[in-house]
Amino acid sequence: MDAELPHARRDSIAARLLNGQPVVATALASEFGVSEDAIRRDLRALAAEGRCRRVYGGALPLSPALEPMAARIREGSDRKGGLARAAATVVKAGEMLFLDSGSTNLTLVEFLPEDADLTVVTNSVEIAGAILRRQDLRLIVVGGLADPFVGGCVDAAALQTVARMRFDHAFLGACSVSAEFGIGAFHFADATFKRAILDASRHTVVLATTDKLTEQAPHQAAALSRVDLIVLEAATTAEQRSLLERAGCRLLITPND
Amino acid sequence: MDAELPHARRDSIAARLLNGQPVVATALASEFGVSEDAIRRDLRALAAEGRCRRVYGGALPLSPALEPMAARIREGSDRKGGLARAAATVVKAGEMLFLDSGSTNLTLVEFLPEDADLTVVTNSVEIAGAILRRQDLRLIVVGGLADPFVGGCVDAAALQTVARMRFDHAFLGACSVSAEFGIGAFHFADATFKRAILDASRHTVVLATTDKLTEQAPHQAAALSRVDLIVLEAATTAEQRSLLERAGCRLLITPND
DNA sequence: CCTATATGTGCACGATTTTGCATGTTATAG
DNA sequence: CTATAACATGCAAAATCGTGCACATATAGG
Repeated sequence: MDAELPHARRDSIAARLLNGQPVVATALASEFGVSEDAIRRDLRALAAEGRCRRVYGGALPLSPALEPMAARIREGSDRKGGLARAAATVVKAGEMLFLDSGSTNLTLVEFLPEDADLTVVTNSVEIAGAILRRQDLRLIVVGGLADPFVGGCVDAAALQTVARMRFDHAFLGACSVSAEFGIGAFHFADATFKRAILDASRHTVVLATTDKLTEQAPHQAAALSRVDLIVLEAATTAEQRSLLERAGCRLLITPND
Repeated sequence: MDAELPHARRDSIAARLLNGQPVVATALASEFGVSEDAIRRDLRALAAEGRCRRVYGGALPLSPALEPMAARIREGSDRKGGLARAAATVVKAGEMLFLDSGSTNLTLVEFLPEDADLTVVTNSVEIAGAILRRQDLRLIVVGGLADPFVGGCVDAAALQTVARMRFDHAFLGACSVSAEFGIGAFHFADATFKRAILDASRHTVVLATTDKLTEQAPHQAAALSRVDLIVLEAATTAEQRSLLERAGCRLLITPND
């Protein structure tokens, strides 16, 4: 890994951080064969670009990817409620739905119409629990080896299971959303699984909190053209919206309350 | 968890607190390999930021969501906790376990040995959630159509899945336990599923609170001879025990504390 | 060819953060 | 009330940081 180009070294460090790995300044210095000063300058630059969090001794990834699902559940469900309420309006009675893992989709459960004879399929353990608590929903659990970071099953077994299903609406969890990169995921297996969901569903909906639009995720799950509808908060800029629309997406803006 | 970075250590502690887990200063010190002074400084800093409540011996989360559960574990005074604590002793490092649905088995999750390289398979949504919260356990979810009464999957798909597995220990949930009728279940599909579990496991353990011995369930899952070990409370009578023993079961009596 | 500029690097210096230990104090259990 | 464990505080050592500066390299233009 002896890169002559300074820029390559910085990219390499950035890639690790994007993957959720913390980095130690001294270790990087010896690994790349440069002084700690050079590494420190890299880390400072990356932090200035908002690509990591500078801490004493090195740097930490700022994306919540490295914190397991359980820790992410409790935060910020207020704003997500608006998104979920708006997204739930696309659901019709008798449909078969898929809810991908993600805290936003967890919020969606309580806004699904009541007694509408819905069948809900999910690979998320947490979401399955929420659905089970609502006794008017039929629940199908997608099993497999559970990924603690994703909070559900995205392995080959799960992929095979959903490949034999056909959803009316799939609510995809997105770690990042952008016009160029499309729907991003923090983990490779998760991205692959999301593609399988896309293939298995007639309509795909993505709930995107505003922070998802600036987030950077290393793996592309799908291009935006594959997504039928993106639900956005009212706090998004007109530029952000037009970019997504030009990428071929219908938008649903949450009414401010 | 080699946290070279001081700030990463603080984040890790903060994540646990956010999860509702209380933390003990001395335990954290040995876990992270630093002196208690460093931990105390971390906890003081977190408390100053309003991210936890400082108490003698450690710190408590502000949100008391999971606190009652954690308190129960410490005291060990809960009846099911005693059963679970005793049952967990049969588990050895590296094993593959099955946890059947049931509130007693849910309690068992907290008592499984830590960092023992365990793989836990379950068909219960609730238990899967508890396992996922423990980051040292590998979780395999048995999927399928979830039965709202059972709280998990006991359909044909689930049955097929476990038929291709081999467990070192299966912890069977029992709706009733008796010498003549064996292990009883309230639902037909659940009883069928339990038999599949029996076929797939080398050792079968049943945790039976005393009320299960007088309960009557309509479906027989299996005869007692198929069960290797029954864990009982100390409050059982000598007659109850001898009846079960004569049916061919090894008994483990919870020590009273 | 020479020079100007930009970029990256390493080193030196003082400032900051973190740590472990010693001190005395306070809380909890019996 | 007493013993023990946990606590806060001060302090010195170590690690890390930020900044200024000198040097090297590359590119572009005169």
